[in-house]
Amino acid sequence: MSFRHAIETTISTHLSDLDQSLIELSIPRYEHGDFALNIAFKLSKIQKKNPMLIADEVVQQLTQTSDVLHISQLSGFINIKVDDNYLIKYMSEFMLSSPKWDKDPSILLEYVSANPTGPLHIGHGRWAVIGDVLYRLLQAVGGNVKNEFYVNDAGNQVKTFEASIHAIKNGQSIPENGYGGPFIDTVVAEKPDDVTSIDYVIECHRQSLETLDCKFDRWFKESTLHQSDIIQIIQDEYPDLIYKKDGAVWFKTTDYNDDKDRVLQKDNGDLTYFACDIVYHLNKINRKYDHIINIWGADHHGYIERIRAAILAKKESVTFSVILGQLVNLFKDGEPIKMSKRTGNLIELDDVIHEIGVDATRYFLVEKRPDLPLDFDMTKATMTSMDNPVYYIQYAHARICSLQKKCEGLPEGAHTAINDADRKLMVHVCRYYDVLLDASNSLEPYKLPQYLHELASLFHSFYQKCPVIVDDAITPHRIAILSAVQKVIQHCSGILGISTPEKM
RNA sequence: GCGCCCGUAGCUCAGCUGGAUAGAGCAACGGACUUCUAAUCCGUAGGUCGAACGUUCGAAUCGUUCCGGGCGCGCCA
Repeated sequence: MSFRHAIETTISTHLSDLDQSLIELSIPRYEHGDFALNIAFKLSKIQKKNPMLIADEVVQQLTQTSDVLHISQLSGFINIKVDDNYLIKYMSEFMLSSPKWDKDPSILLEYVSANPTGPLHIGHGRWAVIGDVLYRLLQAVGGNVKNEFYVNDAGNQVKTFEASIHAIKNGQSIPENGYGGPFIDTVVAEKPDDVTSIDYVIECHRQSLETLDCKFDRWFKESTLHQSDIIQIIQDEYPDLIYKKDGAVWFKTTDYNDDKDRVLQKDNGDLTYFACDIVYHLNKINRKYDHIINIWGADHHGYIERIRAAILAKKESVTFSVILGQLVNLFKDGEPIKMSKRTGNLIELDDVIHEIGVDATRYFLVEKRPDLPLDFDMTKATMTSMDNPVYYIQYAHARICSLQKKCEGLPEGAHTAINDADRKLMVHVCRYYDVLLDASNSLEPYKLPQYLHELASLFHSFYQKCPVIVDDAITPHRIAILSAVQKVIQHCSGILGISTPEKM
């Protein structure tokens, strides 16, 4: 059980006469306590009584928990400090447990899904890392989750791409709106004869992503959908929502909150992307996923409602979430790098990883909320390596390993008297599963680096103030703290995909 | 014009289902290595939370209207 949940349960049982939905713990500043309850304010509205008086009554009821919780009141706020013995006990039990989600949907995460007509760039890297961390996070809480890369290996862009390759190979000029640049030249030069250029690019994508430690359970090719008649499938699945107008075939998304209906098949017989995407998402539904999560660039946000319409029209119980990400602006030496896919003037994802390393690349790409544009300065990420948060975290881990080596053979245990730096660190360790569950529920992987950085910071402070090797009374306790912190750093770094060196 | 996202310290951002004195990191300034790794720590300074109204015991958080920035509004992919 997570720390917060454990405390909440204790409190609920002692306040069973009150509306349980009002019992919600918040985290106050450390001086006030480990948790706080603002139920007095909420009740005062209902009961029309002075919140201070209500708080007094609640505190009165909670005094029975005094062996576990220390309750106090400050101008209506009920502050809760967890007893040190309970902290120690929780921490040692926590060491043996795993976080567990209270739900078990079957989840499909789809992300990156770059067109196989060019190399991956830093923006793809952002989706890849956010998606991958989310994937690992959901697995860590026991979620039933798969991830998938959708390959657009059909359609006009692909034809143009192949025509461009063909032209370059034969020394002809690149067709209008075709593809050129160093990446294409490499494809022409290095592609073996027995693979298609599209498959070769897909393989390049796979390798770039594996360099970043991002693996996919499935690479879903759009071309496999075209083995069936797309329009026929949609016709069969949505007989009431499909109609013909002006020579085109339309889908009635306006029945589901969209602001206009959308075309499935143009009057020239070509299918739109939307038609293929409907069938792709039908495929996801047919594979019995309860929760479909897509990570898309912010420029696709207009697309959400129509896909949602198609999904809900088929199966209302499916949860459809889209994580919208703003693009990444790449900088070097403080100067923005302009990128154009067509001309091939492009810094590839591989270049970035090569220059700043997997750990730093992953950390910086997942650290911020995805709905904020990200300025990614390659020079800064390498030059300021001394102040790099990645090293800060890794250094904490290395320090622990070094201490553990020195403590080899010494007993590990717990004692009662602890000071503030000990305690702050322990409380933060205990909150780890709360953070995992919170980040899972909200699909917000960026909360992890935040937590981990804070943990490292508390550890470094602890390191300064709390010598481990002192005497028989204190040393075993601090060794126990070291193990707990180490476990959390390793576990959390594992989700972020960042290495934890033993020496630095 | 319409829709979505964003506006918090010099910079990059947390905090947003209403709660206590608005928090970090970087940059700046001042301290701490004969003592478990100074890739560290401790301290100082830094704010009309874009603006104005409104809702109420209480607003960075909710509502309305502006201002500023990003992105979309195809029978493109």
